[in-house]
Amino acid sequence: MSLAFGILGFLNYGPMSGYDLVKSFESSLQFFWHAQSSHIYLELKKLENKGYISGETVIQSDRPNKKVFSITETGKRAFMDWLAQGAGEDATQFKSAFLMKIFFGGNMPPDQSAEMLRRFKTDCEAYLEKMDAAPESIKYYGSNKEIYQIMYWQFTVEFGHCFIQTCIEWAERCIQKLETLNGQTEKEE
Amino acid sequence: MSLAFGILGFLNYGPMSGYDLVKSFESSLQFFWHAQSSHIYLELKKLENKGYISGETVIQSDRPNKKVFSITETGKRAFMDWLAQGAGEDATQFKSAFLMKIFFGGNMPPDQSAEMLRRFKTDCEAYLEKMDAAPESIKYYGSNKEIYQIMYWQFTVEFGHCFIQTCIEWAERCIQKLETLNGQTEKEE
DNA sequence: AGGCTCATGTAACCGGTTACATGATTAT
DNA sequence: ATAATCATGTAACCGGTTACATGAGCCT
Repeated sequence: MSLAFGILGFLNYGPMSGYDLVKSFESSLQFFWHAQSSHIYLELKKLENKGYISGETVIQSDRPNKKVFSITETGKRAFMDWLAQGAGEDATQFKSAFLMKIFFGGNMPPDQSAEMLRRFKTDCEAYLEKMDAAPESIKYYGSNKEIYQIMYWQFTVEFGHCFIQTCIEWAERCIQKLETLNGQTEKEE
Repeated sequence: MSLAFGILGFLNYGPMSGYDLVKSFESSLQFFWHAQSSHIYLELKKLENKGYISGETVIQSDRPNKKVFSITETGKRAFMDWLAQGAGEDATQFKSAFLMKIFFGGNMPPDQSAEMLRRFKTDCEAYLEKMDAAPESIKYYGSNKEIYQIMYWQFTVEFGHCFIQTCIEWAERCIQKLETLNGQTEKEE
């Protein structure tokens, strides 16, 4: 459902092709809403059928032809309604198969779970670096946008930052606890 | 996919009925893997067909009859394999429709997005309180488990705590920025 | 009689993923 | 030639949600 509104949100800034949308998702929304290109094209068709967007084929000589979509009045209303609904209860809950593995961590040897946490930590650090490259794309998109528009993008970037930072610190604490525990059992043996 | 392993994980502690599993999910895993009872029963049937678990009907006089499931050797191996695979790349990424709304926050009036963030904050606070009630259930489950088993549960509880705390602090900063911005534009008018 | 907990499902749907398929144009 | 970017899709599948349905036994 949300992908549809993500698309509407981008098209609300201006007309775009499916390819443009794929790129837009990759460079920004991707951090908290990863979208497959196939899914985007599928959703575009659905949105067009609903009358939320309208597509127009643009013939290009230097590149393959493309279909540029624009948001309709109906689409705008649907998007605004979605925004006005506010954050549901689902905002606080998040799913994580990783945490489920940690939850059942007692079933594997401590060094195995510690290794998992170490890998998680390095993944987080890599993710942080990847995210720090994002401000560039935000600048690009933001060049001709209102300041307060950019502010919201920064909010989400900041969220990502804090979240990953929290993950790293938590992982460090867990690893340390596991290591001290491991040291103790080694002494006992 | 993960629900199946969640069930296997619980059954690895000991035999349980579908109803028991529903309750187990509700009191612990629910924080990062919410499961519908209908889905659990569906998954139980699939797991039984796969030979990962085996069910036995238990006739009860004081209550309705139930079907108690036990994990099989094949099931244990599948569960252990899953654990051994470690945390995939997906561990770092998480989806949030809420953050998508924030991302498109520039399309609504600042007081509307501020309101959304305020609501998010109070939801987080309510969530924290709800989570602080969880240690009770963990104690119950943990009474006859190894200490290091309980430690992993605490890891996940701690993660939830940190995560929500980070959310609250982030929301506060966002709200403040929006409020000062609102104050400025009011002065300009 | 009415409400609660215990207990187990079915059916329809849908959002999203995976894998696959195609082809134009540009740059090297 | 061939790799890269631009560009757009289809088909099968699946994990999960929503809504609905049922019924036993206990407590008040």
